[in-house]
Amino acid sequence: MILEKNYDHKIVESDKYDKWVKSKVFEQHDVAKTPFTIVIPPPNVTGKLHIGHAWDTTIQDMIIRYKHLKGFDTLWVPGSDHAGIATQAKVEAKLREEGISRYDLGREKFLDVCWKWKHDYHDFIFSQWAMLGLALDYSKERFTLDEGLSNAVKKVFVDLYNKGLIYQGQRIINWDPVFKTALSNVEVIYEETESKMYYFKYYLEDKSDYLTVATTRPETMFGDVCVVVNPNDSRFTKYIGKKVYNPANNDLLPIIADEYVDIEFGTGAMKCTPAHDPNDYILGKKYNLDCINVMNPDGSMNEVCGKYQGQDRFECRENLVKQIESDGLLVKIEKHINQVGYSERSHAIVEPYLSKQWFVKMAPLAKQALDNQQSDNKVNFIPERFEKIFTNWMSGVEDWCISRQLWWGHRIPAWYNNTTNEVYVGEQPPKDIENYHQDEDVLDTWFSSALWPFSTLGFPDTTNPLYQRYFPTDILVTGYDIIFFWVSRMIFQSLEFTKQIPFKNCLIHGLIRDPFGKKMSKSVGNAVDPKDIIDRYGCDSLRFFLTTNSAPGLDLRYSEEKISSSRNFINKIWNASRFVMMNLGEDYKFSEIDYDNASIFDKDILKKLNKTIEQLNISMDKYDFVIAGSTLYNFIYDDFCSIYIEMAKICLNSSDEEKKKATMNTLYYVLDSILVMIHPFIPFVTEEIYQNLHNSKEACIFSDASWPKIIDKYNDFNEETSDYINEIIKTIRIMKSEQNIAPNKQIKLVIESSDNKLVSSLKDNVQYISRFAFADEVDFVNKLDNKENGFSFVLSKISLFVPSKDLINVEEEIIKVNKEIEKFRSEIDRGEKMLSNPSFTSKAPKEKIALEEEKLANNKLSLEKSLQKLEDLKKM
RNA sequence: GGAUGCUUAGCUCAGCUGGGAGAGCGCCACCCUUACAAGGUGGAUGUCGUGGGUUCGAGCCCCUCAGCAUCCACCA
Repeated sequence: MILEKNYDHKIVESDKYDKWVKSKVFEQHDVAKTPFTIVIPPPNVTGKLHIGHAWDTTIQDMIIRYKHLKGFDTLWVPGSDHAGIATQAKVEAKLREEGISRYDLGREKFLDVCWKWKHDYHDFIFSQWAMLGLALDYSKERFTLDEGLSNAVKKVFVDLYNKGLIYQGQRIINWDPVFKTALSNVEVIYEETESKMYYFKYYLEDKSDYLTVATTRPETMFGDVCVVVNPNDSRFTKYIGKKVYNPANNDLLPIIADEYVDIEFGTGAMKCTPAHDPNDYILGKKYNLDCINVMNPDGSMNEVCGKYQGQDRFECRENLVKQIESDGLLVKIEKHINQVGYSERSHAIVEPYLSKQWFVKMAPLAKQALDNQQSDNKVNFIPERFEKIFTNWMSGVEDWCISRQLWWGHRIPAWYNNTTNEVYVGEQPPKDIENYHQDEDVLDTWFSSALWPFSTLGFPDTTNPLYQRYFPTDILVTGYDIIFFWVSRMIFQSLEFTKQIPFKNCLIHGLIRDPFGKKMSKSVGNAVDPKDIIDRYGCDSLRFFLTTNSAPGLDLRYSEEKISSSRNFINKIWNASRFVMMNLGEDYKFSEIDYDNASIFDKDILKKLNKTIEQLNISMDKYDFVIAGSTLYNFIYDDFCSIYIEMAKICLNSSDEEKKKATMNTLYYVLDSILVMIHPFIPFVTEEIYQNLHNSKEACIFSDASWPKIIDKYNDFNEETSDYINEIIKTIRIMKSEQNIAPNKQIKLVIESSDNKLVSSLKDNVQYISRFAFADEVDFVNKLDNKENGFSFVLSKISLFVPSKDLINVEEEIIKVNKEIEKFRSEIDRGEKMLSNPSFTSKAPKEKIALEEEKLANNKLSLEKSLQKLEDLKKM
């Protein structure tokens, strides 16, 4: 079949994915093969996939397709994440537009709305996976809130509780006053913020003197329980044990001493608010101080704040400072730059807040994960440096706050006795359920995500065949921004519950940035929608751009030019394929290449194909797609299109049927190999070409093809003739370009050489020279005496001479030749120096020495010839 | 305060275990050569951030400094 003249991605990409899914090619599993598993990082069911998802999933798709073609039984598990806070926030926002709050609906009905939302978005996500061509096994699709995964969550929670690794406690946690829920440490983003430092006078009980105390959060003063100074601070020794008035409410606060206080910082005297600061809380515990909570869950001030009750914390701050100022107790206000914590989701300033929450005790789990990284069973991070990021974080990790005051999520499997308030924790509700009420909270979304690699494969049923065959998974692919949230938690949960690592490799990529290097984000409005790009350039172009334009682990800058050049490359493949098919004809059937009848260029491309396969195997196995991509690019563009296809035209026009057939088979064979090798990068267009090449609309690379193999025989080709021919053609082209001679103007060419073998071989292949150098007359001589009236060139073992009546500018030529001579001399000088250096000859590898010796010999030969050429020119 | 990454052609970036620097885009010249003008042929452009060290040999390894970026931890 002949391809259309123009590559049209819309046509090519329109019908493929449906077919793949309907024929279930991604769902077929051959148990005779070695399994290879990936679980997709489940996207949130909150919105559309962005270009970062496209990058992440394309990498995985490439790996799956590559491994499949290599003969593995690949499984890629799809799924999505309920994304507790994120989804609930969106659903609540939508309800708010209708003037409804979640409390109006009640828990049950609110969850119904969430489920409906989930179904709508799931379809949307599916359509985007389709657009990207992902080889997912939909029969294994999972959702973090589905029954099986919920069972896994319960099982893990209860087990950890029974082992004492989950506990409930009053602690200072990060509170999001907008979503009114606790957050874990990693859900807080610290940003440098300009705020104010307020200095207040705290008068002694007898009003004889005062201390100046500084704070950035005056509103928390209603919760102050003492003032702390360092016992070694001579300025304050006399005050220790005395009492001062709190300027906010006139309460008397004791002055205590603790070495925690930094003498150098602020005034050296610190107010202590155990209910609103984690460090103060520790002090509070140490000295058995009261914890006075001054805020409501929404960030407004509570009843302990007197007239400020009901005011927002920031409104209160302002008003309180005014009051203190009018009381004459304000010393000064200074600008202060500090790191302020914001909620990752609501972007509200997080309030350190004392509350009762559920926690995972991290120390034993972290130790297990860290110890494991010291063993042979460690998770292999790619690039390696990310292992350090992981272990650094893990070794300092604090207990994980896992309860969230939300409705959308896994409800905590804990019940309280209605009368005794005693806690019951179990996978099933207590039998006398009427005497109990369940904990209102749900679990952190990441608690269920942490189980994803094994919960999707059947855990907690470890006899599940899926789990038995496909776990541990082979590789996890994700961005570095999610190492703490997800990667680390999967590792320690997996080690604890399956006694195995969740994935053998962890491939980390960067983030996508806009053309100016800024992070892409919806709020800034610089985000690029993958759908737009796919509409304009096609999925294949996007995929090729995404996978071949950044070094491992580094960020990728979005560049439309590069997407466009990817498309041009695909167009090149399209047209080369079109050429091949046009020349094979309708009735062509591939048969083994008759190597004895193959031309030097057939043999040359087959050898280069071997080399390409070899290099590609190495880079693909290392997941180094940039190198793999450029290896393919160079082979396809330069070796196959620019050289081989051009040269093949000679044999295709040959009257020697055997030769012609050998070339046709080579063209077919190399193109077929190319399609398979580059299929993981650009699955759609390769499928289209493959179907045409194989004359079957049913042909499918994923299920029918296998990765090309290196054929040793092809490596035996070791002739220099093809190189010389290429060099001759190039030399003549340069000459014509420099002399302003039209490229297609026919010339006469004399080839001079005393190497009879080479000459004879060049004579056999003279058609290539005639055609591509546009030399309608080519003579071979052993020695040419008269090189006047023409251009001569030196190519080590041979010289070229082009007679020309319109004489060249002799002076210019002499300058050129002198430059050449200069170059050869310096090269010879370099080579001789190197080779006469005993340190080099004794230490350098043999191959390197041989290479240098060969270079030197060639340079000497060329120098000799150039000198001769100079003599000839001087005679003119 | 701790850590990591980056600095290579006008721009955006590759450069795999050290063996005389590459791509895409852009730029210049010529060309509709029967797959491709989304093309072909040829060309110009780099003291590989600074300073030192190791080595026969450094863009690559070690140290110093500078600039940029990111992460972690933080003092009221």
